[in-house]
Amino acid sequence: MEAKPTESELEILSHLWQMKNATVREIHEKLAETKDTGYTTTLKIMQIMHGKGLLKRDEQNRTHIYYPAVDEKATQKNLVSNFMATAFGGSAKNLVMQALGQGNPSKEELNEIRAFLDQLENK
Amino acid sequence: MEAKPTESELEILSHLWQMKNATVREIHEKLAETKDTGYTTTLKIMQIMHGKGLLKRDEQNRTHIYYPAVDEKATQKNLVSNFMATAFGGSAKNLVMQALGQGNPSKEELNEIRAFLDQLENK
DNA sequence: AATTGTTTACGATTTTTTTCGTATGTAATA
DNA sequence: TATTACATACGAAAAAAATCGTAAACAATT
Repeated sequence: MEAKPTESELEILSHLWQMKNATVREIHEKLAETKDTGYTTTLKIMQIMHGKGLLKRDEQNRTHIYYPAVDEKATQKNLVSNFMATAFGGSAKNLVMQALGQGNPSKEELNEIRAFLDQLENK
Repeated sequence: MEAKPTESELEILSHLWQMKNATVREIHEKLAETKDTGYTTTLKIMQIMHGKGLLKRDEQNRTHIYYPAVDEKATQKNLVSNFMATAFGGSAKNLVMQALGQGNPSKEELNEIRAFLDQLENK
């Protein structure tokens, strides 16, 4: 139940959550857009993640296919909770306002957040 | 301008932002509430932070007094931006909702956030 | 004055994370 | 078939972060 991925692992997880599943090469190519490390480095990290139970994989074919093994929301929840505590002294408000101030949320998203606020209040 | 504190450094910074200034011992006692490491470990980290320019200190007296040397908001901004990108695929909305869901924001805070949302929309 | 306690400095070790090189096997191609 | 390309496995090195032990200086206490 303890899902505490490292920075690099998180990057990979986040791509996998989005892509549902992928090969090492596919992930590596995504990573290559922003960083510059070798293919075996990506491979190694994914193997470690598999060992830790962060990823599952299908070994049927020579080229393995990887899947996230931890739930996106649950993992994010842990991360946010930790992040909020250490970087924002536990204040959700401050974290939220910082995030809103720079993520460029659309009108629709702002409305979704409003709805969420209302819902939070009525409970 | 690159303020990228490590996890431990962040914990210390966050206390210092809150306390304005403190001695190593004072910080160490705060940390002791949640973790269990020796005094010299705290000292060492703070010395490193001073070396990196993350902290300032007054060496007038034998017991040094430390201050944050990086701005709270600016640092948080960097952190959030990085965190949002790696853990939430860049979605402010998702991060915000996760944070709200578990942060227990008070009615007043919720209203502040609403005001902030309105303000965001009108610009 | 001697002992005890607190502080900084600093080197060294340990632990964690990231990175890469090389071996080996399999598939594709010339 | 021989060569080239791509995949995994795995050990090991490098880099980064965290931890601690000890020495030296000074303050406080007995």
